[in-house]
Amino acid sequence: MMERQKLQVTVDIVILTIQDQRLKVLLVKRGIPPFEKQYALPGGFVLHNESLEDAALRELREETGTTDVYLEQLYTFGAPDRDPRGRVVTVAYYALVAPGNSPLVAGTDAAEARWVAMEDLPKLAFDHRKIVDTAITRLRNKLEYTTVGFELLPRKFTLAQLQEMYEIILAKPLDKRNFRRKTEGIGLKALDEWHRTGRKPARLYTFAKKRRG
Amino acid sequence: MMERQKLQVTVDIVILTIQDQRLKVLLVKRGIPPFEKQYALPGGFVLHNESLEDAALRELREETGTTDVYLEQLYTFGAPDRDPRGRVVTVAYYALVAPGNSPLVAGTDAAEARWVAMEDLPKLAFDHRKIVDTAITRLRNKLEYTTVGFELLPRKFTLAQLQEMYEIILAKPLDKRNFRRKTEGIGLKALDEWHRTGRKPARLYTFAKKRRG
DNA sequence: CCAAAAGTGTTAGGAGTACACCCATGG
DNA sequence: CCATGGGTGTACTCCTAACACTTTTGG
Repeated sequence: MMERQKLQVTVDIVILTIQDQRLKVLLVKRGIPPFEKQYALPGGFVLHNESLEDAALRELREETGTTDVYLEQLYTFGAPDRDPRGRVVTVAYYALVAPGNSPLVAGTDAAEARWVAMEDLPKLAFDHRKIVDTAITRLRNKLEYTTVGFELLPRKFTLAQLQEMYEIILAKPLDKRNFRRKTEGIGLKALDEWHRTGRKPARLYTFAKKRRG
Repeated sequence: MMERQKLQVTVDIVILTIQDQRLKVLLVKRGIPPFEKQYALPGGFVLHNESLEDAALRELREETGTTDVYLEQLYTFGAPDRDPRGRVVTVAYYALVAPGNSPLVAGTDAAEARWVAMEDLPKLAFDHRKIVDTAITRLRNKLEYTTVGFELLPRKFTLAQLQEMYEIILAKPLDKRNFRRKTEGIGLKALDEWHRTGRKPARLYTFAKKRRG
């Protein structure tokens, strides 16, 4: 009786990073049916004695080699027909990986993993497209009233990089002067270091608040 | 092997209403161990071929006799030790019930159900206190940038009732004139009906936007 | 000296906040 | 006529948004 009420529970993760001025998601190519050879989000079963977040972290380590990322539970998807093999409830998470922390492709897992730009998303397996969309919406909203955005930047960054990150995620241009004014008062520390690559060197900043790792 | 990865999945619901100028939660007294005779959130197993939301609606109907309420997924709690009987992952929802729609206590379910004011919450079973707190936080936030609040009011209401509802949930007094100014521009329809009970009659309003049912 | 990106202020409009009195009714 | 809750306006501050030129450097 109890047994009959058990369901398969997985964790799927929308792992996001910024690369080449694009917001990218980590996708894995499925080796087996259903949706063989289609791309899907990394994910896996929740084991009997690990928490949901631990399951997500385990997946994350398998795919990216690191757990030093921002990780947040997103939403739980449980339509009875979302997996053709049977009933699978998935707890979706999203993770933000800073450029330095994103070994381009995965380590131990056999499946082929790739960073794919949001605007080049292929058709995804299962309801994973909906999960990705939910993650983007959440990220955009959080960007407006939190400082999660810094999780997508290296520890030291220029104000131009910071603004670019916002513009990439929100998919709209921002006014440079207004943007800089708003950065005053969120705890940026100006460093005595300079990023020299364009013409005029740009000052480097760092963000004080807690950073895991 | 597959079987070993199955877990028990439940849905728990934080059903909220406003009664006697207090925000109240519907709690049920447990009849069996663990936590026998303690209060808990209404909840139950997700059946094999119903969606998570359907499971929540089913619980809701069992406890309140209606499904004409606002219902939103809250968060999924899955610590391995959250239920002493074994591994149970619960997908928490919260529901907002308008005064007219809240038959004071439940219908079919045998368990004793009660509306309990937030400030009188007893010690709850499992991690249900955390779930309730999560719901309140979510509700407070949503109140600021959405119109969910109207789900806690009868179809026709006075501006004083509207303000009172905000004050109860946010647990702080609001300025009457500023509050009324803000209500302009969210689509309130002034009716030609008057609530007469205090001294001067108060105008009744209604909120246009979609209301289930 | 020139191309390219860095850096910097002002103004106008809208939103939020603080604040106090008169009005209509039922008893 | 009075007690009770209903209803209303203004001034100040702060945030947002629009907008263009000068500075520094490497080549």
